[in-house]
Amino acid sequence: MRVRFAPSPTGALHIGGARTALFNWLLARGNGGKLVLRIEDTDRERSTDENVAQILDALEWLGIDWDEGPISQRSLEQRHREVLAQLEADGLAYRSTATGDDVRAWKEVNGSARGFRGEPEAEGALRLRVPDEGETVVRDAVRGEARFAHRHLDDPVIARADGTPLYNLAVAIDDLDEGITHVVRGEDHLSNTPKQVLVLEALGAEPPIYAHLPLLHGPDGKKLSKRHGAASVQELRDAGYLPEAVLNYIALLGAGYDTDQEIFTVGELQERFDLARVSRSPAVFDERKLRHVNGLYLRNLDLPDLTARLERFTGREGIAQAVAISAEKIQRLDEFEPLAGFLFGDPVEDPKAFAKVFGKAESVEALKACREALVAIEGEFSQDAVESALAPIPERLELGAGKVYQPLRVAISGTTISPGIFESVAVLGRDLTLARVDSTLGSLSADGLPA
RNA sequence: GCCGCUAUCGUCUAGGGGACUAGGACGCCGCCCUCUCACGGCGGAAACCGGGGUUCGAAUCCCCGUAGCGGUACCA
Repeated sequence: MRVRFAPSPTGALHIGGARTALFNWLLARGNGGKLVLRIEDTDRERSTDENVAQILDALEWLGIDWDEGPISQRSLEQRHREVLAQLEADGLAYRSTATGDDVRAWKEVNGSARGFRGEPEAEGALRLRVPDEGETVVRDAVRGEARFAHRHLDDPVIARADGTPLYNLAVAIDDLDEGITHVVRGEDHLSNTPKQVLVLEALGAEPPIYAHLPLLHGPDGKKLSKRHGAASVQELRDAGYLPEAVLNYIALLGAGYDTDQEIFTVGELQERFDLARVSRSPAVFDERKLRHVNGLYLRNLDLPDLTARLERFTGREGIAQAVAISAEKIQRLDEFEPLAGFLFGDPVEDPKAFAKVFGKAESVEALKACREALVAIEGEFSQDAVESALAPIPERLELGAGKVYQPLRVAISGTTISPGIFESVAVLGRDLTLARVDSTLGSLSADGLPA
């Protein structure tokens, strides 16, 4: 089994492209096959090196590797020219100067359901001669058979007038030369496939098994794009998603593996992946579910691992303690700093939280009581010590725990959301905690209003 | 227009003639847990596109319609 993944080098790896890559990879890895990476760069306008580098980078991040390539179609130009010459010599292809407009005009006369047939000329682009009778059947592992009657098919252009090959020729030759057995790609290629099969047949070759994946849509049912938020793997990475979570979620999109399990290791995925189980209808990329899956993976990471990833993500060091007390509260890496940044930086500016929590005398009283209790701690300013000191306060003041701890939370963090209060105080340390409490107290009058 | 593909809760899906009172997950709603936020637990609302067949029996098979998507380039 030889599987071909061939992205077009447009830069960022689209999530749909990532899923195609993943399915190719799972297919190859799960069956002891080889994954061949091609670059579809027969477009003459596009510069590719930087774009290819980005795609490779995204694949690496996801942990998707390949056995051969990446090979550029452009590097195969000599071979393409030979095949072109042979097809023309055999009378299976002919030169034509007919343009798109000419084809449309021809259909005006012959009927729009009738495929264009041209007359051989001395120059122009090379068109493949499609038989008038019969049909080309695309054998598709996820859809069954798609049948295309020849009389509906236009004679496809397979090379430009300057002799450079077009996509439909290049891929077909490459699949043949590389002995590709499986081509997994997006559904947008299904209509191209009969052209490629026709090229293969003109060359006397057997077409590979195709599998056309349903496209990915945004929440509005339209093709997934940047305006839906993250649309590329790179954007997902920057948003703080974990590669293994992205991989797992994408594998779920448009395919079913089990009735009561959604979290799979890569090994399980490879073992269970089956083209026949891939869905045939388009799937909507739901970032909320990705987020959920990501949270599962995140909470499953051991502390050193999570810390290392957060250090890389935030560019900070020495955040181990802050990570330890925040780990169970975040679902994405980017949520760490807003939640715990006050532990190694300034408190958050959140006047609304301030106004909400302080506004009454009892809050100030509670904060003062907390201060006294913390000052009284002798020895290590540990979480246990902090908790022992603060725990009796609610009962003593006859206030709910929230009434006591929220003022302290706001004082040290600047906002109403943080890791657990005892942990936070202990990690912040005696000096900083007291300094922030005092600063807060100093800015308030006795009734809790801004002084 | 023409060619092709597709159609189960809002979303991802299970289902491949009787096991369906249509299952799970995300999201949503309610309750519980609780120092905030998350997590977790319990409960709830929520779907077979429409119409014809085939069959003793259809979410499952066939046809038609409708809708969505893709293609219709000397792009990929």
